[in-house]
Order: sequence, then C-alpha cells, then structure tokens
Amino acid sequence: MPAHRHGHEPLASLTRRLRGKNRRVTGPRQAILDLLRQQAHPQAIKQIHSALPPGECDLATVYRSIRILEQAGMVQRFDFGDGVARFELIGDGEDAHHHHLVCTQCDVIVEIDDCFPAQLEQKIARHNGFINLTHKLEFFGLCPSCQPA
Amino acid sequence: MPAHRHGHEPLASLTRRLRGKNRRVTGPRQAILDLLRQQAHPQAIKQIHSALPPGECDLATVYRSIRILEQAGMVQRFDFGDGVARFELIGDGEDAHHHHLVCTQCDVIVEIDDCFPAQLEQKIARHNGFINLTHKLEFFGLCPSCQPA
DNA sequence: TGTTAAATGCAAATGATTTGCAACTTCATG
DNA sequence: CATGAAGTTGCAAATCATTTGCATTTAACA
Repeated sequence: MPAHRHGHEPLASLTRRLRGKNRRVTGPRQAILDLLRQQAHPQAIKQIHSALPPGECDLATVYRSIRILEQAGMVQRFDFGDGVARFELIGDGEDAHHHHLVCTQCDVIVEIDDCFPAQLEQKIARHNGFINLTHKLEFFGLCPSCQPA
Repeated sequence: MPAHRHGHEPLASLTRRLRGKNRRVTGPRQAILDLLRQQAHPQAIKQIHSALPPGECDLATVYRSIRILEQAGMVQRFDFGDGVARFELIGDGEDAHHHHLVCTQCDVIVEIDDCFPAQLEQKIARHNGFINLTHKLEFFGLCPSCQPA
C-alpha cells in the first residue's frame, strides 16, 4: 500500500496514540485529528482552522496542537516554498516519508510514491562524510487541467 | 565544470548582464553583486545586508534588488525549510540547477552535483499527466565535524 | 547637461507563526 | 466521584521575514 494512503485510522486510535505520548486529549485536538483523518493532502494551518466548526478552536491553538502532533510523530510537515507550512497525518506505524507534485497554476496536489534513490543518497552521504541523511523533495509542474489545449 | 562553481565572473560582466535586462546599475546593486560573486553558498538577505558596508544599502533595498536579480535570472532562490530564503549568484550561461546538503547541527552547507534522475522525473510527469516538471530537493544530515566521536 | 522613469531610504503594513498570561480543562489520585 | 497539579486554551500582543507607500534621489539616454 502506498505511503500516502494512511487509511482511515479511527479517531479513537489517534487519541490513544496521543495519550500514549503523554499528551492530553482535548476538544480542539480531537477536532483537528478528525479533520486531518479525512484529508488526502497536506493542509495549511489556516485551512485547518477555517474548516473547523466556528469557535471550536483558536488559531493559536491550531498552531500549538499541530506542533504537539508533529513532535509526537503523528503529523508530518511539508513545505512547498510558498511560505505556508502544510501538514499531513501519519498513519500508525506507517512510513511517513513521501513527496508531492504540485500544479504551479491551480495548486492541485498529487501524492507521489517515487523517492530519491537511496543508493544515490548513500553515495552523497559517503562522498561528503555526512551521516543520517534525509531530504526534502517536492515536484512542480502543470497539471492536465491547466495545460493549454 | 560542476554547476556550483560559478567561477569569479567579473563584476563588470555582471553589471553588463543587469543592464542588458534593462535594469539600472546602482551602488547597492553593485555592492550586492560583488558580495554574491565571492560567496560559495546561498546567502540569506540578512547575511547579505549585514555583510555590506554599514549605510551602503537599506534592508528593503536588498530585498528589492535580490528580487530584481532573481527576475533577471542572475540569482537563484533556495529554501532550506527554516523560513529564510537564501540566494546564490548564477554564472552567465551556467546551468543554475543544483542542490545542497545542509548540516542539521551547525548549518554548514555543501553544494551537491547529483540531481534527481531525469528519467524518473519524466516517468512521474507522464504517470500523472503533468508537463514542465521541476523539483526542489535539499539534503540534510550530520556533517563530519558534528558527528559524535 | 536636462529629463524622466527607476531606484532608494525610511517607516509603516503584511502575513505567518509564536508567546505571555490568566482562566479553564484533563486525568491520575485519593 | 471529588480534587488538585500540570497541561491547555483563548485572546492579545509580540516576533520575524518580507513587502509596500511615498517623497527624494539618481542612472542613463537624448
């Protein structure tokens, strides 16, 4: 199963994971988790906040909750270079690492399963004496709908 | 010659390029270009500003100049995910596209010649019906000096 | 050398994200 | 099931990077 199909892990399972990290399960956090559960693509903080029922959760609390979730390893941060961080839920035990393809015109996002070749990455590490290599990789292009006829 | 060796293109050549783009050659712009000429790695706006002789150029002017230079194709923007854009001079006629390896501990930067395999990128494009694919790719890891003994 | 559009300095505006703080919950304990 | 300490929240104010309005200065060409 591709990495980005984090399936529909039930909310109860998510809150259990959170509690397991010694974090309290609060209304705002449940609302955010429940929202992220249903998203197929990374969401900006503002998106999350405005998708929540009005008055459900303060914007600052979204920021704080997302940070907690990220530290707990339940959420992954992505950066498409537009100055806005986006976040995606990581399924339990799931390999969170994946990349995206973003339309430069309409901002549609596609999850990508391909990754930078591990062997080449190891070569880069060795060649420069670095260890614990990771990478950020995102693709951009014109999606089918935005292409000129 | 690797992409990141943009050599030491003389300042006169750089200002000529700028003028060729119908941009005026001003004191601040020359100072910024001359500074970037001598840098081997991408520089943050603040770094550029504080490296300039005091009073030489306003911070807002650095931002504006860099934008002009970027639009003129003389400077390339990089994003290491820390919320600060960094800029590198592009040598004349040089292939600007390259990536970096950044130490997560001391922030040292190494220019990388390897790139995402073009063939794989094309496969991704085809597979998703996208065209004009590009990508952002940066590596992170622990540099030799920061590794535990 | 004069004109004129471009560029600059300075200050104020933005936009994303963070933080101080007092009031309010969660949840382990009793 | 009540209770308190620690963790959370809302709200407002603070940061930080970056942008912008505007009056003044300046590069470059006629």
